[in-house]
Amino acid sequence: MVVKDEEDDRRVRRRISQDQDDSDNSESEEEILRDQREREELERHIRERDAAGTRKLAEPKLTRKEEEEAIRRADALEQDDIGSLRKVSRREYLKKREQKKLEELRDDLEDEQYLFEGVKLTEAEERELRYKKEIYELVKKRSEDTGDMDEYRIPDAYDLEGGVNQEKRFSVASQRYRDPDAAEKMNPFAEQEAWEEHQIGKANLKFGSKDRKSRSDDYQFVFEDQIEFIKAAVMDGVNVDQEPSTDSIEKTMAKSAFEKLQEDRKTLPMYPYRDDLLQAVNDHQVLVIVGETGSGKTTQIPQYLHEAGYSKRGKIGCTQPRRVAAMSVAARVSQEMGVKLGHEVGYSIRFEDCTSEKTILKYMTDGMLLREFLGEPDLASYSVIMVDEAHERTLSTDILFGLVKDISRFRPDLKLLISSATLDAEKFSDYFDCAPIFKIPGRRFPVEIHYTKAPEADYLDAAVVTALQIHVTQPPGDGDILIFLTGQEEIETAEEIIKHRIKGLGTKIAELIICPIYANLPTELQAKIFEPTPEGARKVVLATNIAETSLTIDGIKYVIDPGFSKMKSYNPRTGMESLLVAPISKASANQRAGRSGRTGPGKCFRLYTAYNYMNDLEDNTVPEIQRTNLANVVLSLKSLGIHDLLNFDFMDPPPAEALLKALELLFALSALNKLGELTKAGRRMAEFPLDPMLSKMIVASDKYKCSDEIISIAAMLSVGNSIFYRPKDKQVHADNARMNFHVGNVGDHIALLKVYSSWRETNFSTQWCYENYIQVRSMKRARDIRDQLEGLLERVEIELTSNDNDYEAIKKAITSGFFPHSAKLQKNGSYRTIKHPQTVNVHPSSGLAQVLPRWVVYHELVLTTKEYMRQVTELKPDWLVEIAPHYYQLKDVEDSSSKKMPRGTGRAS
DNA sequence: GAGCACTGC
Repeated sequence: MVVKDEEDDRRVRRRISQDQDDSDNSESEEEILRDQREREELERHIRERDAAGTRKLAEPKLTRKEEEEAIRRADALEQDDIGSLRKVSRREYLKKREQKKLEELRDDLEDEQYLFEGVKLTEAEERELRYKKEIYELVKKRSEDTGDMDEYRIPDAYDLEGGVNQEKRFSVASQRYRDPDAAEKMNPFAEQEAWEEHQIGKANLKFGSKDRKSRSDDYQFVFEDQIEFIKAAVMDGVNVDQEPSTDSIEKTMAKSAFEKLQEDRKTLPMYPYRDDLLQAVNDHQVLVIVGETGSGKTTQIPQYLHEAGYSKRGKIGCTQPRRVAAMSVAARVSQEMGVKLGHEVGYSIRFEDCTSEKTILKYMTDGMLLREFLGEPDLASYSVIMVDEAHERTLSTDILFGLVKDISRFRPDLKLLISSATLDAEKFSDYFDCAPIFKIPGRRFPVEIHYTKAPEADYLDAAVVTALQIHVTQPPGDGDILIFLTGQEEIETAEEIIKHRIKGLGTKIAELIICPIYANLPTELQAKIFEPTPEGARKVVLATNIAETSLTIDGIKYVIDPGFSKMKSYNPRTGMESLLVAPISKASANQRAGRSGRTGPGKCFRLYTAYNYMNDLEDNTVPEIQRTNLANVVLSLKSLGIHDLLNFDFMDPPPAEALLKALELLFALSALNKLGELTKAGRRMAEFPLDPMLSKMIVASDKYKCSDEIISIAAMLSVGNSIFYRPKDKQVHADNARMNFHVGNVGDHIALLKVYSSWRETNFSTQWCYENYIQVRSMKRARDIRDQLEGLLERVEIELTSNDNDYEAIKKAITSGFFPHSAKLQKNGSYRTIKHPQTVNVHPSSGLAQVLPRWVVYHELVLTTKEYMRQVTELKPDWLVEIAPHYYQLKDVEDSSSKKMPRGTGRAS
């Protein structure tokens, strides 16, 4: 057992049962059977859980009285539910669901009635329509009946009872921000009506402002195919005139910077609700906070709680999904509080812990809090945890939900705030045992939404045409354009098309600056988008999803949204991840639209119809936890002492198959024993912030005396696929540079090691990276990760040993982690995976793509045009039996044909 | 001979 700290370890063990002996590579048939029994047991659990789930739903947790009170409140609040408390009962939730169902039916029906209007129907069609009408009437009647049971309707009196400052509330309510979702709830047919209106030609709004018509006429010949849009909705702005007024500037000039900051705090939309919020936190352990961007919730709420004395009992922690957010918010709050960053207010992110003994307000990334759980399973040093941006549903937030919900049961003094930006809050509330919802208004400018009249077949071309339409018809300098595209390739193509088209226009139009932006773009080229637009010119930003949440660009007035993005999905059966272009969700479409209304009123052009938006887009993006490989999640949870994963309280449980696949893998890596308990090796692996296979590779490197090389490889692999830079115009050079590292067909893993060591030899030279078409940013990241891993080696008592010429030892260590990823060459040049047979190919970017060894081990599978193995290294088949005798039998690795395979031939044509 | 959205530990 590795003991890093006796005291610490005992505490961890309170919730973690005694380790069992390592299963130690000796799986017999009996164990396989047991494994199978275990799996059957797990499957039975799922069935039982599902059954239990429905039972649970049928029994409301509230008493009758509480429920009535809740419904009464909810009704009263429908008038105005901002800044007040709302208890959502399960029953109300179900009622809403029914209402929604009813609306769907009505939609459907109206749709058909409209489509068939004036058309002679066949008998069958008529019958169908009649049938649908009957169903609709039935459901409607049922819902009305139950509605009558709720006899309470006390709309006005409640506010007075609540003792809320009416004047304050009214002023905000009168100009409150109406979320698109909210607007939809109020009038679920708004979009549909717009669509219908357009169909009958009532609202035929051509793009372009009327007063500039003559000007746009001049250029009309340029575009053969103009795209017509209809204006269908407006996302209202709110509080836009609440900016600090100019008359106070003189006053504030005289004050110190600190006092000015205090003044600013009071102008935030959040401020009027300070006392209500504190009261609510006092009364309830868990609170769901709904606040739009710009309300100041992230910076203010932790300060309010500190001022109210919660920090006396322990730290106030606030999690963010992104590193920069955690840093910048902490910096802002430390200014507002007039303390030095890192003292009372600090942040904690990977590679950077800017906190001290004194820290009471701690901002951190959600993954960091997850790591803290490992050392402090009850979060004893915290009095408040605020999970911010919960609606983003990152993998880490989803796991945090389960964990904080769990500890809140035996730590009644721990306050929990879940903050989200959407009206999806009811789901959060429902999950946290009907926690009250607290709403705070935001501050945003209105955004006009335009839809196309008809679906666009070629959205890339449509996006370019729209952008040029905007550019020539609107005065330059009134705002920049942002186009959302799916990836690097598409962005490059769009750039070419735009350049080509504006070339034909010469000097007739104002200058158009094209700014591509995606995560893999070298930093120095990224900086271009933040430069202010010169006078008389206009920027058009071509961005991936990165512009949706991760970075904000000032001055954007027009957003063009084709409605697609790339999404990762995971197939638990084959263990294959793929990146597919898929339609975005409504939530994401609204997020994109909102990007145009940050500095002034904006416009959003959606390259799909209102009808598409309504009927074809999902409400929310599928949470990451349901479409990813869970091996790492399972290992973390196991090391937190959570054994019963299938019954773990996930907000949206991942597919059971994915959990089983993860358990299976961890068992194969001997991180778990046959009882599903964490082994010593598993405990060590959990210390590393890496995929379990990489962790296993490191743990195994101890045996092969090459931990120094292995952590370099692990670091390089975990920065991902952004190491080699390959611009479109210099592909040949880039490829040549890359092949230099593959001399001797050493395989991709060793090539990565060579890249890292060469860079280290040049004393981490940036120049060297440019010469070799390598991304400096990725290399620096690899260095950071490597440093962290080196520190962790000590913690799990693995000696740092170097063995840099013994490639066989290094390859064996790699195989120890990646033996489940082995494949054998077929006659036709493709490969077949050994354990779960499946046809795969060497990725053409691999150094071994021309060589094709008979046996390989690969880092990952990706599905693009074919199933490709990325990062491939040659392997000797007997290693598999030597290293993983519990996984491979001799018969698996025996050559079925004794004939020599021709090398380098027969690649798939 | 092919293309890799975005985070995070």
